[in-house]
Amino acid sequence: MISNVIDKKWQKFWEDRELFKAEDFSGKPKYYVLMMFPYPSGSRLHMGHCKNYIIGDVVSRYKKMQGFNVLHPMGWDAFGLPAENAAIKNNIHPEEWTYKNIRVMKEQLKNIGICYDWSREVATCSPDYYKWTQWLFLKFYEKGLAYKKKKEANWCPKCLTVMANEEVIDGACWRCKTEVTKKELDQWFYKITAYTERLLEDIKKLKGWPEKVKTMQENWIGKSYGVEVDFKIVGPAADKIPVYTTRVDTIFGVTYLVIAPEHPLAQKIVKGTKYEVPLKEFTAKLKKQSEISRTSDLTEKEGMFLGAYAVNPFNGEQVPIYAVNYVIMEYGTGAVMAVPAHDQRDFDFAKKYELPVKVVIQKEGSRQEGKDLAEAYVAGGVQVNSGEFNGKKNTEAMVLMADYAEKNGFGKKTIKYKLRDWLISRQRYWGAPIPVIYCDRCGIVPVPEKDLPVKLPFIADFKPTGGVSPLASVKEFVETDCPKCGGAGRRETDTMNTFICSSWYFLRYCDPKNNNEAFDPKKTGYWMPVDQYVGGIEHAILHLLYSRFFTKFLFDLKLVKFDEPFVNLFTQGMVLKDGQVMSKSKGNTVEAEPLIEKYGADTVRGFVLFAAPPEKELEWSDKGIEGISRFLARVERFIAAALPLFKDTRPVVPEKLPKELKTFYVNLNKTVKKVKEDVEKDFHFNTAIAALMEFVNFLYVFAPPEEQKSSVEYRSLLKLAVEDVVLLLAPFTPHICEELWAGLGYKESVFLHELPEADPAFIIEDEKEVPVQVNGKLRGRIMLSGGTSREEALALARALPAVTASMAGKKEVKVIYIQDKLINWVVL
RNA sequence: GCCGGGGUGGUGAAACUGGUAGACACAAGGGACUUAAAAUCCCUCGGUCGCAAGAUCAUGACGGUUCGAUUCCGUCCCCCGGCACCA
Repeated sequence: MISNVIDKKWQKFWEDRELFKAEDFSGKPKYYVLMMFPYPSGSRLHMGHCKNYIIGDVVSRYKKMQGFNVLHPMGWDAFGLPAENAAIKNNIHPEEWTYKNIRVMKEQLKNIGICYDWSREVATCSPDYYKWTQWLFLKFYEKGLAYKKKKEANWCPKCLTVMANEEVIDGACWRCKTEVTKKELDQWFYKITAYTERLLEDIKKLKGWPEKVKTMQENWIGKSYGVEVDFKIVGPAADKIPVYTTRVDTIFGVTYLVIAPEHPLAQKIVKGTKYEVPLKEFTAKLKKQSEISRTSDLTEKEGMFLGAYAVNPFNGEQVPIYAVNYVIMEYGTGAVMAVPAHDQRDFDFAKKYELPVKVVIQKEGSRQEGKDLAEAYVAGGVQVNSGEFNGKKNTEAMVLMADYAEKNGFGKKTIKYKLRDWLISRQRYWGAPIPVIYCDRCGIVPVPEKDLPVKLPFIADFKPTGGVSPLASVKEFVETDCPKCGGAGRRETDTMNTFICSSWYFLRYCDPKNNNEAFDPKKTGYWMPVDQYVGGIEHAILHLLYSRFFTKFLFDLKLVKFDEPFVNLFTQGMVLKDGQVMSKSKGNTVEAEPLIEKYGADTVRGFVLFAAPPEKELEWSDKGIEGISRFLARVERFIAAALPLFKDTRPVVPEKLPKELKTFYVNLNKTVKKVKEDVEKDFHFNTAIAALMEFVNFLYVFAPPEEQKSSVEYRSLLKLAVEDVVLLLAPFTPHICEELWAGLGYKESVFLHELPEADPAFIIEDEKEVPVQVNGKLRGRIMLSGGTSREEALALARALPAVTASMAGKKEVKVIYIQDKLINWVVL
């Protein structure tokens, strides 16, 4: 029965009945379960993909059986570079390529029996969809949250486009792993930094998110508290160099100042001096270095004296100014006070360039000199060499010194973040055009709403050139009228980062066909927020941060009533093969289809779920798939054999069951409870399935006393047990369970039936096996029934030969008696 | 370096708030059924000693707390993930 015939039969049944269609505004409680939608890459679905969708499918079916109105949609993150690259390679248009892939992937998803509401399918590359992506751009623009700026940006030489900071992983392109370089271009940005504090603060609201993801977002936002202090440059110009520090308590230990070589003040200081040319050379040299080597702490620290000094406002000391490779322009003020005694980087640099090391914080009770230090002392302690702050704890001094700087007008308390604005322009073809027109007279003019969508022209040559979007060469696209003055205008030719498209798709699912607005707030009000989001940890920052940003923006526009999109987040572990993530490019994929063909969809599903808890990474191996296959066959055989007994049964009355059958009933109840707990508490499908296996094993072994064999009580109980097994198993292995359910005489889908409830009155067994220990060592076990008193139990336990033996001649010190759990004698 | 997560049989893994370590499976070995095979069913299956009953050791290492520790505490080793010249 594991053939594809069963699979196809029920897949068609579900589709014909529209069984998994979500109903807007149904009276039932809603449940929105969402998978991160895939990029339709065209590769056959491999086990890595499948695990994700199977998890979501189990949740969705389970919730349906709990009586929820479930929304479980699917769509396609369909814009993006690979479409172009593959299209170029295979000489086929990206659009054709993408839609072809969508068809293939959809078919495969159906083949493993994933139950989506396909009527809500969206593809981000469809004009019906990206019209609203563009509309959202206009909203951002209206609110001043979309702006254009010339900036040196991360450039991937392979993808031939710029990218956001979030897309650079270890100095390389997150998609193709090519080392990222810099390129100065005029770019569009979304002002995510306007939401920094809320994005950080609201992490607290994300109770259902893994700590790990929250920490990653916190780190990415990178809030720090510090003080900005002005150091005056010695000389007639009277320029000030502002520095940012989180350790103002160490400021008396400043022995030099370091500044990014490209800092305008550095340039200014050396102008017309003998240092001008060397600085130019130094800057040029650093420019050639990649971002990785420049910002790696393994890189040797390098710098040059600029021939100038600055005054430490706290003590009036003059310190030399150095341009160094380890200070970057983008963070803080681009200049840093160097305290070699208490900062490892400064310490390394000072050693190399023989600069003084001045201790200002000492560990309590110790007396250290700068020359004694083998490394910087970064911990806390007591202030020394710090003027009026001497003797204070450094934590106290930090506060006092910040106040002191503010009072004297040379500093202010400052909060800094690492998060930067989101660069959204991409110089590629296959994306949503940025809906903007440039006019010589009116400047930047947004495309009026009524003219949306700005359709991506169908062009033959979409090869990237490098720095310019392929759209720039499409005359009919570029040349247009200015919507404001009617004069000649030029369209923006960059397209949007695909992460923009995926930052709101979960809203569109609530109202996918709406032609008048991005979504009806009443519908998003009903469905949102997403109750359970499932996806890979690789989006911990990227997609998840962007989606939160979008949601908060829409909240401010009063278009939605919630300011966090995802209540619960589950990050599933990846499927590895040979220690690496499965991917087509690595050539280490295990395709799902041959396995489905061989074992049937349910076995493949069951195996993936049984192999390990879903959050854990799974090193792929076929070993063990037989186990699930056998188990399902055992279930089928058992039911087939028991079926004749199910005639003329009646509802089970547990109170009236004879002793043996009561044990059976308790066992069933325990199984129901265990399975439901495992699924609901933490998605531990592996132990849920194990519990069902255990129960089925019990069913095979259990034999009632001869006189009960054909009793109506036994037959009714057996039927109840079998039905409960089918119901509990249904979310995991739906096809077989539908077949079995029909075999049991039901005309409707098993998913329209509610899950069994464990009867709390019949969870505890009458008899319990209790371990007996002497000095913590196991000496035997006794069977105790519910009513046994402590005295009786102890007497029984003491009578065990092994217990008597090990206590002989010893003195009893204490006895530990824990009801139903353990008996332990402490003897000397 | 810092912050997470982890280290349990030949393998994937279980073990609730400290209470019988290894559930459930896979693989392996033995047996039954069969002309044979497949399928199915039964038995064994962490190490050592023992014919056995049993004893004893065992959850990365070493200590500690406890009647009792995979679980709590300390020190250390290893693996995975994230962050990192961020001032």
